[in-house]
Amino acid sequence: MFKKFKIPEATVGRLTAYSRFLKEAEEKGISTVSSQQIAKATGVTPAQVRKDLAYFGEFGTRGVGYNPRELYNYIMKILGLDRRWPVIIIGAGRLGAALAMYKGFAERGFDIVGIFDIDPEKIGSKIGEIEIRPLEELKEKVQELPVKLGIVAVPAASAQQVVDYMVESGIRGIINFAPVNVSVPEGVVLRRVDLASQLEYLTFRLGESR
Amino acid sequence: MFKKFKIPEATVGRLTAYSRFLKEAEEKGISTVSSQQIAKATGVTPAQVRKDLAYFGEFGTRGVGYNPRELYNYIMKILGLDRRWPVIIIGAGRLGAALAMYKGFAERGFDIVGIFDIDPEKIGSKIGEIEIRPLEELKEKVQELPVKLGIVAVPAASAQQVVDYMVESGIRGIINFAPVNVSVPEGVVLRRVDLASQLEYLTFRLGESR
DNA sequence: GGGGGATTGTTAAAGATTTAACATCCTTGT
DNA sequence: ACAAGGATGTTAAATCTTTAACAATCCCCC
Repeated sequence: MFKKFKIPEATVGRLTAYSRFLKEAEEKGISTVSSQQIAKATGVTPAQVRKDLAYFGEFGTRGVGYNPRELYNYIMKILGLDRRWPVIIIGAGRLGAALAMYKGFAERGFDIVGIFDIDPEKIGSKIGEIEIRPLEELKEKVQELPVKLGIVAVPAASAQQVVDYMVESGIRGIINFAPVNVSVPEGVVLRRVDLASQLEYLTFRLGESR
Repeated sequence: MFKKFKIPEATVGRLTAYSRFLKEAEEKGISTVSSQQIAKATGVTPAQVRKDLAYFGEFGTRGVGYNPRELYNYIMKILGLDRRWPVIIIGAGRLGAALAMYKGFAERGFDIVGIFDIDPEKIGSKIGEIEIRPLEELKEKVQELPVKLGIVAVPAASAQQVVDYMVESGIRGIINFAPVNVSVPEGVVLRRVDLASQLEYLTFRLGESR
C-alpha cells in the first residue's frame, strides 16, 4: 500500500461510507457503479469520491465505472480491514457494556475480546460472553493475543491514567469516550468521541437560524 | 448572538472542549486563564483558541487573559446551553438504552424525556425512570413539550424511515447512530456518529506507519 | 472499424481552515 | 507617570480540502 502523501482524516471517514454502499451494491448483483452513484448514496460530490480514491491508486475503468466487489476489497484493504481485529474495552459501566455488545463492531471485523474495570463489584460478572476482569490483567491479555486496539469508557477523571496504562500494555490505537482531552506518545493513535458534544453541535446550529 | 459568518464545524466542537476546561478552572478558583493555557489543556494552538472566540466577539482582556466563569458563560450561551434541552431516543436496543442512561448528557443540560421503539416486546418496560413507548406516540410527546432533539439508535435499514417520522413530528436536530447515510429536509440538522468507523480510522492509521 | 456518449484520473482553481505575526492594550513596578 | 512585559484581537500568510474542468479511455452501436 503506497501512501506517498498524507491522507486527510475526512477521506478515511468517507472510505467507510463508500465501502458500505459498495457492499450493498455487490449484494444486489450490480456489476458496475459510477462515482456519481457512490456520491449520491454517501452524500458527497462525485469529484470527491474520485479524489479520495486517487490517493491510493486507480480502481476504475474510464467510461465505465467501478466494479463494486473489487473496489470494496481494495477499500477494505486500505482501511486495514482485510483481517479481523481484537479489541479490548476499559470501563464496564453502561456505555462500556453497550459498546461491548454492539453488533456493528463485529460486522466490520472488530471482536471485543476483553472488558476490564477497577470496580471489585463488577469483576467476574459477564457482559454477553465476556467476563469483566480487573484492570491489572490488561497487560497480560493484550500481549497474549496481541491486541492493538482499545476503547476507553471510564469517567473523565481516570481517563489519562487508564490510557497511559493501555499504552504501556501495548495498545496502539485508542478511542476515548471520556469527555476529556488525554495525550498519548508518538506512534499511538488516539480518537476522541464526545457524545454530549454531538448534541451541543445540534443546539448550536439550531440557535444559529434564529 | 451575532454570527455574521459561517462558523466552521470544528470550531463548534472545540468550544465544547474549551468550556469544560473553563469550568474546571473556575471550580479551582482560578481568576484568569490565557489562550495558551486553554490551548494546552485542549490540545490546540493558542492562535486557534483566539480565532475561534473571535467569531463571536471579544471576551478577554489584552495583557491579561480571560475570566474563566465569564468566558464559560459566554461559550455556553453561544452553544445554546444556557437552558436545558429535552431529548428523545428512538430505538431501545442496547445502544439506545446505554445512551438513555448516559450521565454525560444530563451534565451538559440534556434530559432524555422519552424512548420509543417498534418492538411490541419492549413496550412498557423501563430503562431507568423512563418507560419505552411505541413509536406512534412520538409525535404527541414531541409536540407536547416540545422536543427539538432526537437520537436515532435503530438498525440501518429503518433509519431513514424513522428520521422522516421524527422530522414530521417536529424534531429539528438529529444524531444518527445507524451506519447509513440518511437525508433530512432544509432546516433540520443531522449529525452522524459511526462507531465502527472510529475503529476503522485507527486501523487505517496503524497500517499507514508500516 | 469508427463515432458518440459516458466516466475515470488528474490537474488547476476555488474555498476553507489553520498558523503566524504583530499592533494594541492592560497591569505592574519603580 | 512611564516603561517593560505579557496577552489579546486581528490581519495576513500558509496550508489543507473541496470543487470544477477536461483530456484520456472505454463501450456500444451502426
